[in-house]
Amino acid sequence: MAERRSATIKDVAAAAGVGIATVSRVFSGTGAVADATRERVLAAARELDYRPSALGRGLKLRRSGGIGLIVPDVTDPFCAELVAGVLACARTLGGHVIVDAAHGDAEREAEIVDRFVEQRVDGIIACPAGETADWRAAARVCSSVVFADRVLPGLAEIPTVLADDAGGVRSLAEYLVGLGHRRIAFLGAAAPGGEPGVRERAFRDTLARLGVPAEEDLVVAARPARDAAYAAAAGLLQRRADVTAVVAAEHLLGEAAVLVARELDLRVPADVSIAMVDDVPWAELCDPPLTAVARPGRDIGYRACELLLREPARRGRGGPVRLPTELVVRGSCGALRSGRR
Amino acid sequence: MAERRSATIKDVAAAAGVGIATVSRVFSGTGAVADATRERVLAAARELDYRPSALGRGLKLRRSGGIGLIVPDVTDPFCAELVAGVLACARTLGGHVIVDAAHGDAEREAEIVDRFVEQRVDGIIACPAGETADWRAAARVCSSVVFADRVLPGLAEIPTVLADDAGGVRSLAEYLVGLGHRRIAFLGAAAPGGEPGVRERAFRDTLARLGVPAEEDLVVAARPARDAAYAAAAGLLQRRADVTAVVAAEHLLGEAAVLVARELDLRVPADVSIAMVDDVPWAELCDPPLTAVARPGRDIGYRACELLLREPARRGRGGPVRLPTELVVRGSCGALRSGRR
DNA sequence: GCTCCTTGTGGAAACGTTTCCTCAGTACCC
DNA sequence: GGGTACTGAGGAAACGTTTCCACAAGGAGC
Repeated sequence: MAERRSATIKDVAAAAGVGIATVSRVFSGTGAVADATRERVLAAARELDYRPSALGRGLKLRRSGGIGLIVPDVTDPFCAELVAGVLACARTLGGHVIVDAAHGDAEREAEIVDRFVEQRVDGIIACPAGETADWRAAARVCSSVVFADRVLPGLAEIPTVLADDAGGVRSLAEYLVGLGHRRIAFLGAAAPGGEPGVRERAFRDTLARLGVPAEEDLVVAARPARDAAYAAAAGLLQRRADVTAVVAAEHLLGEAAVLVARELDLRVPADVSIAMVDDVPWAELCDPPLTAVARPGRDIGYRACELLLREPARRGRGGPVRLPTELVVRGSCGALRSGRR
Repeated sequence: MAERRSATIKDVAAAAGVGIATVSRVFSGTGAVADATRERVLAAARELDYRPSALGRGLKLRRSGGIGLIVPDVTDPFCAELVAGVLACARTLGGHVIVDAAHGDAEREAEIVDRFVEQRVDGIIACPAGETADWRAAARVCSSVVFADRVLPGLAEIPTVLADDAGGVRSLAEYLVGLGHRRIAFLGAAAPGGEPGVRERAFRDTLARLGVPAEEDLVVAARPARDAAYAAAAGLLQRRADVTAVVAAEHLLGEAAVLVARELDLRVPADVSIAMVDDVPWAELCDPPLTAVARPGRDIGYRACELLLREPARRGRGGPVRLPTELVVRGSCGALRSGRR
């Protein structure tokens, strides 16, 4: 059979009795083609089961029509939302998405960027792990780059879409102080993830502004891993049995806080109030349901993709795009009754 | 500057004073090149910041070196695990992964498959939503197809990697019966997801085998959506206040069962035991922690990718690959004390 | 009836690789 | 010393598109 290799534009042209230029025009939608001719071409194409090759087109156009997406971990609920947002936007704009996970490893991230550049992606969206990758070169050479959810100190010129983490933590702190809490602990992330220290800084600032004395002892940092988070939470709650509320800077830390509280037989919120950043699905399933700050992962992804593909002009002007967070109050934080504990 | 467009193999050849064939050999690792020449080429390439174009290579080789992955929803924890598995395997094998979500829509899935074929992916991994897409053609024309987590009735010849769902449900049912439960409800999925009805069938079979009378009334099906799941669970638990245990066929249904039980002030497990398929993260955070059947999402993805890229010969022989599940016993199921409720 | 557009079409040159030949040079073996 | 084999290297032909250019046909305007 001639079906061995798939049909090319040449086969279609021959079958339809036209030139390949005409077939190309029919499929790429450019230029004028007489209706009768178009029909003939389409019929021939259908007959031969012709699929235009993105490789051929890509070579000629010097771009693949796809975008590269780098997240720390696709199984993280927030990242997954972000990916979903990118997919949704790419879909409406007709591009495909190559996804890879860097797992916080800047080295690995650099490799992924290299690969994307080789693939001649139209652009890269990344939650950057570090500055190992040559972001500037990537942005210059063959594609543009948009950062999502994280900034890199030295790369302010790269357009960025963020959640308003500071605002989220602020609302959390205000909420807890409003409930009467004074000894509020902060479980923060040690790694240079997020705007470096932005959540911790927002926490300290808010407390200071509200006249709550800061205790260095109540702010602890943990590597973003389950065991480290658990250790940090356990250490904190055992060392300072007098804390009445805990703010977790991300869901792993929130999880750790919940588990540790359970382990220590602390009732939530009677003995200790717990709240966290990132409104992951289990926050609602928890008992009591966990108060959390919802960060718009999907919107961040969508917006980043839009920025990349649709608005190359407006990119990066006026600093990072900052999307609002929302405090979702559930049952894990209670008013402080005096004399407890 | 000549830096306008990125350097090509020709530029490198000229700069190194060799032919393009030699440069190609250096970068593709094929053929013999004298060490001195290789060094010269690499130096020139570094100088020019040359990146081989995957488009050029792809065109020549007629394959892109990437694989396409279609999941129902990247934000679903199980799917996310599966994606992570595929990424991990693709990484070791040096391929990239184009991901898209079909959201259970066979039409949309067919579009995605079309796009993948245009991209000339080396293969497609899909959790198929339906038979709209021309899987056979996709498998034939330019790439191979592997199904993951789901089978399609009419397409037994497509290699498939599944979790042993039947075994999982069986162990769940046996466990509950072993605890003394007799009126066990089954919350199943109505959509044609999964091996059609395989979980429900396993449930019925196991009960029958253990001599527990089946009550038609206790087996309900819900569309895989939060509201439908909740409605089904609520309907069931209100209608039949005498059920002592609920098996949820997937995590959305488990979530619904937990929430409904909480709403109805049923204590878990004192009043009703709950267990589900899919050991999602919140199962452990729930109070009490939920007993669940862990399905190896990551392994399924990894294995599917391996099957696709590494073992084209062994593919599809001997029926679907079936990976074992594991019953994770936590605190949500209790022994039946006679005379309750 | 001539020019001047407009519309539809085809030829051919890229685009950046890989790879099949070909070929020069050198080493080796009788 | 002549043949043989081998190594290293280059030329050139694909691979499947897009698009520039040329060109033919036909209608409008003078």
